[in-house]
Amino acid sequence: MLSLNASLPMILNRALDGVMPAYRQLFAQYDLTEQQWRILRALWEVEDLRAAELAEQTLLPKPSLVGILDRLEARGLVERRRSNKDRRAVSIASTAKGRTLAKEVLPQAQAIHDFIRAVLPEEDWDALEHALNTLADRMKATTFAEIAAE
Amino acid sequence: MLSLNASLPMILNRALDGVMPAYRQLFAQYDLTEQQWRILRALWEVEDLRAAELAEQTLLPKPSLVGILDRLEARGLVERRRSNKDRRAVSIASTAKGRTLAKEVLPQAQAIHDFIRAVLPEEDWDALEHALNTLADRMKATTFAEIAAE
DNA sequence: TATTAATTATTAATATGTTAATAAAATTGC
DNA sequence: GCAATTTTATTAACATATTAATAATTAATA
Repeated sequence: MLSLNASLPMILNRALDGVMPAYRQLFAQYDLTEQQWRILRALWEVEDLRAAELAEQTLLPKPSLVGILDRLEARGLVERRRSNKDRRAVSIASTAKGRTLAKEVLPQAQAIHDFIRAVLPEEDWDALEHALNTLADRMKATTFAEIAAE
Repeated sequence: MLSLNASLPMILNRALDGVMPAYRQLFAQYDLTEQQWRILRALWEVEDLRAAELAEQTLLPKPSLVGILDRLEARGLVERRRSNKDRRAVSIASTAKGRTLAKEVLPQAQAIHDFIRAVLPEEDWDALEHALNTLADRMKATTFAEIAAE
């Protein structure tokens, strides 16, 4: 029978547990959480994004986005503007201060990324990326009901 | 330059986002969260585990463990006992009720696992597992300071 | 066009993650 | 054998995740 630590979620979480501390130590130096960084990073070179787009690109749940943006806005790192064409929508943009911060953090995040990439040969990364992406795609189109019905 | 969605954390999180909903739908039918299930699963065929061991096997942070165990204990699914040899330590065991529940959920979790495994060929899984495990191992022995010093 | 349905962001309630601090018990070194 | 250190679990404070519900607005349709 399947053992707990061999399940895919556990394998993925173990990998994240291995990798994230390095990033967190970097972000902590700038009083940023991982999620806050994702948002700054996503707004790095785009004019602005609507909340739904931002949630999708950062993989952050929309309800979480609200509080995270509140805190970033309070620090003057991002700006929320009500859209005029669709007054339900909110567009989020980085401030100059936010871009300055991103500019400082980016190369260090890149350094961590490069370090990680060097741990495995290129072809391993290609295989891993391909496997995980196709997996995510297939699963997105699948529900538990379909699995149970097999 | 590195794009946000190509970073390893994002790739891993996307994969998790693809896979977890299927599991969550199953667990929700039994009023269990993912983390609560991990604990029941870990105690499925062991007599008991100390809190530190349980945290390690489930990948749950020790502070989170406290509340999760509180709720499981309140439902009569697990039991906390103070160790006599070391009165600091607490040993956690599944109750009969907990094992009955695990017995019912396990085959369905296994079905999801099997479904996922079928999405990719065996050799892809071997490669993926190998890559992620060695990566986690290497990173566990690495700190941000060492990376930044390069 | 008035009504209904769908969409967008938000709020609410509860559970968990992250980091630092603490209390109690056990170990260690002197 | 005692003071200092270490270990084990827990608490505290804050940030985020998950799911369901809601308010405001827009789109659809009869």
